[in-house]
Amino acid sequence: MKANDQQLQVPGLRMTKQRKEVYRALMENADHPTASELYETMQKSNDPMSLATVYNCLEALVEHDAIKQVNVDRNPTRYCQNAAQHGHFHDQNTGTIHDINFKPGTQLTDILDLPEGTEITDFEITIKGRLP
Amino acid sequence: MKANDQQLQVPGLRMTKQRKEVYRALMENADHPTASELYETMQKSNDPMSLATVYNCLEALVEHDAIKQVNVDRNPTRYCQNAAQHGHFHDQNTGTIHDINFKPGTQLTDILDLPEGTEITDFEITIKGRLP
DNA sequence: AATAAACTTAGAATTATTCTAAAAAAGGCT
DNA sequence: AGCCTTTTTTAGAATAATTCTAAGTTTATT
Repeated sequence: MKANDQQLQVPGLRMTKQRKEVYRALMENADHPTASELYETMQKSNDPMSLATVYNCLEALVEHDAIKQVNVDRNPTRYCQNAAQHGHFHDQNTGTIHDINFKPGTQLTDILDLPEGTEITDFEITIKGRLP
Repeated sequence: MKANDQQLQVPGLRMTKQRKEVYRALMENADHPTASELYETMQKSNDPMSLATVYNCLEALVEHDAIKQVNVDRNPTRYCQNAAQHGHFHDQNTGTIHDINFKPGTQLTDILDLPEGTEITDFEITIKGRLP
């Protein structure tokens, strides 16, 4: 294992060469790339891989909670290096997507009227708007 | 205008026969149907319409804030008769989608850390989980 | 009624994603 | 190391929701 591969580990997931490459590429690209954009990045690297593999790797990483998917409307799925709980802001001026964090100590159930005891396994919050 | 068409009006939108039909069908179907499901419903009615028209009508209705779109992952877009601000709960036991209301007096910015003065034009909240 | 604008339509086109089946790689075992 | 099993990668085909196109129809306007 290479020295700087230590941060590229994901518990419970075998880190193949391709998965590491995809993971690293996403970690180096904060602007929520699509699978195709990551595929383009891979093509420019030393060992290009197929688009199917990019999809497979991303799926495995999402499945193991190492990264997140971002779906805005019907646009191609984007991928997010931030595995922590957060939402997304789609800036309609620039078309870019930013992470939005929760205010400290707050949670979804503070504002949403869910039945007592509901088990939340996942959520997605996307806000469209314009920054001041 | 037929007597019971009064509630099928949408400000600023010309209500053609097809748009009314689609709107009515959605109002009578609370479980967030897809465009294809609505198309199936239309086929069984007196005056069937094309799938393209179902899409066109839904788009016009969404555009005029009469209905809402619901996107869960990459699944086919579903449509929601509830035009008010709300979120969606995707029950992983049943596969069904329910509306979730905000707790009275609360709003997104209570929990999300958005820059002061951000203008929110739209949002989508989807929660996956299991009911107790 | 004539003209222009908006809407509907069938079918083709698009495209992100998934599937398939075969080859390659990785891990375990002796 | 060599053999066997499982997992992963791959190229290309297949899928399917949605959008587009261009022609026909309806509605509004003059």
